[in-house]
Amino acid sequence: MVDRAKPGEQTRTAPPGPRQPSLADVAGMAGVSHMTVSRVVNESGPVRPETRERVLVAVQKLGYRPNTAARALVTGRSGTLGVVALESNLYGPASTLYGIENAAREAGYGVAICSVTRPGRTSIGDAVESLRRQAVEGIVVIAPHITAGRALAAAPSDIPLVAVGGGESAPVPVISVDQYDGARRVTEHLLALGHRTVWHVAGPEDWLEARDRERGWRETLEERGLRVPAVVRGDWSPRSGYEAGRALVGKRGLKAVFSANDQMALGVLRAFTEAGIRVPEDVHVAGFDDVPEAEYFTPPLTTVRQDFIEVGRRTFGLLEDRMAGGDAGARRLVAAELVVRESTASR
Amino acid sequence: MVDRAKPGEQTRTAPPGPRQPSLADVAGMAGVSHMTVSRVVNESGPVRPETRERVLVAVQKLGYRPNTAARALVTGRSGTLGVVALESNLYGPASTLYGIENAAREAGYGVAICSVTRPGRTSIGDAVESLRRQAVEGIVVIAPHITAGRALAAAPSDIPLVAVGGGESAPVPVISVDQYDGARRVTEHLLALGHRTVWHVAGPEDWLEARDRERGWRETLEERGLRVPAVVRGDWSPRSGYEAGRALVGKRGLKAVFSANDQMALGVLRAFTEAGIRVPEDVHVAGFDDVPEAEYFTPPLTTVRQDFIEVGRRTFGLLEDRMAGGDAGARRLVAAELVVRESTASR
DNA sequence: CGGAGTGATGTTAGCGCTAACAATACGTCC
DNA sequence: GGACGTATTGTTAGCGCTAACATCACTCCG
Repeated sequence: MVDRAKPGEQTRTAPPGPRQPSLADVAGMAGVSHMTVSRVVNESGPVRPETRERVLVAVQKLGYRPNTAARALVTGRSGTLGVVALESNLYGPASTLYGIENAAREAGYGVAICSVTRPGRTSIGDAVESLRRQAVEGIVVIAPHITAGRALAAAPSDIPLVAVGGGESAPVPVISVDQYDGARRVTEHLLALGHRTVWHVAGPEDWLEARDRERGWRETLEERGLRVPAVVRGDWSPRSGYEAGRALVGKRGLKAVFSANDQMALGVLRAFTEAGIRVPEDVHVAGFDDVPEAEYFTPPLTTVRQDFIEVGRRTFGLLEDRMAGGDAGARRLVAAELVVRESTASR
Repeated sequence: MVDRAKPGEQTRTAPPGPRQPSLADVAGMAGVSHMTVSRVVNESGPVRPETRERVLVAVQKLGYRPNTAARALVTGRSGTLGVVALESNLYGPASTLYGIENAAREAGYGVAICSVTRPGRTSIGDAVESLRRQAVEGIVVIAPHITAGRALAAAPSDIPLVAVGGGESAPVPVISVDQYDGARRVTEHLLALGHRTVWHVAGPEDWLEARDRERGWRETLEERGLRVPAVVRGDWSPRSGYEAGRALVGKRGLKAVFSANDQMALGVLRAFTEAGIRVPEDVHVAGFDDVPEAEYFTPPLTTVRQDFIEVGRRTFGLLEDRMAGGDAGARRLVAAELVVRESTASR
């Protein structure tokens, strides 16, 4: 579909007003040609110091601001990146967005966002299209959902695009925290406390991160020849964690629980408290994400910390590579860090 | 300062490649003039149905996408709004951002963001300037901080700008949730449970929302001629709430606590638990925000819900008004809703 | 001392699009 | 039947900027 030029819809009675000063205006005031001004402004090409000074004074006096549209038109570069963000307050995605924005701004790029309520092939496709209409030079898809991977398979190949948090199978370069390794570490930590096995409250099956975390947990158990209990599945929300917790209450040999995120762990803690199960005395519980609240849960939660600023930085770096024509190819993993707190205090 | 055209910094070896199709290309294929294509694409001006059809086929076949830079250059409108966001995972600001983005996208606008690590006069000024360089048509400042108000006083007047969550004193139109009223409702709710007074864990003094909430609490007590205990001040974080909770433990007549946000309430709950104070049996606790986790705290937290989607919608509406030259002027308040849960269950 | 550099500046030609006006073909109306 | 409105299409002129080339005035060196 093609843009219908919707904004404003002609409703606006354009106040003609004195338009923004242009290169020509500055040039006039400084008594030079517009090209000289352009050279000063862009630091491209030699300009005599005193000329430069005169130009800068005029720029200042007029409050000149380069017209990005004109510049973009002639250079073919908009200086803007697009980010497809999942509309959620989930700690990870939101933090990642800021990480990317920071890195981009430092490099002089602007960032346009387009949020997606529910991840899905079409919604992500629409978001990408919407960003393209804004003439972004490259796109980052924060795509922790499995359908995102499918959407990316159909992604246009004529614009640099990278994903963050996507699965390995994604047909585009991906940066993500090493979920698998993080899950292994928590599981190993719990096992090291002497338990026969670890129960798992998994995230939604269609989230790649949920899969990776589950796989890390499962394989750690399997390698040791331990029993792998059936997972209880939630949807990341505290509520679902609460329900999972209730489902776990009374399971035979319930000694250690690894929840795929901190919010669900909170629900689990709540369910256990209601059932009279004490943490860490009776059962050990660990989460994943290290949300700021985790340290203040009852009890403080053992979890896995992810460095989203680093993720953002690397994601931007990767996109920059691609925009420059390079192809870094491989999946890049950012290490996860185990944070041990009272919820897994040894007894 | 003037843009230095940083992006890419000439590093890129521009692959000349076949450039995007233009109006002229479509016109050529459809056998009409470029203006006719423009009319079809923008639905401006009459076009014979069969001509339109031919044009649309060509558009489709060529994958034509209007060049926004060219359009912006000639119309003087970029179709983009800017949002200055506080780089934090605080529930409110993050939710507001999505609310605005949604409303803007529905109206056909793109959204550029610029995050600010610490609110301050210069940082917000820089962010605004950075957005202006991206040629946004209007700016929303998510400015819950008091310095934001000051920064806005110095804001340029030649671009439509509105704030969300700012104080009444801000020199620009402001949309915000009625913090004052919300705080009154919680306080009244706590008093209705039969307490002589309510203690308050306040937010940072330099946050406008913290002030409004504190004022709502204070005036409710004063009006009833009740004792107004000294506030314990936190910084929104669970940690500070925890410390506030420890400071409250042992206060004489401690029966009801109103925390200025849910995260601090979590810390308070934690401190009380450690001190053997039971909630709600011994003390009633309420928060503010209704973060998704609040329902699963131990115990579930009574709090105040804010409709951020509505805030976003109204904020965008207000900005749209201003961009159209209208001036709605007055401060617009969005109502807050009391959500009663177990942490204030009557005994 | 003249031609080749080099530094500093100017001139020209678009980038792709829309606003404004021009041109043409029809009917309609008196 | 000719003036006139309306529907449809085309032509022209930039928007503000940068790339590419042109123009000078010097300096340098054989």
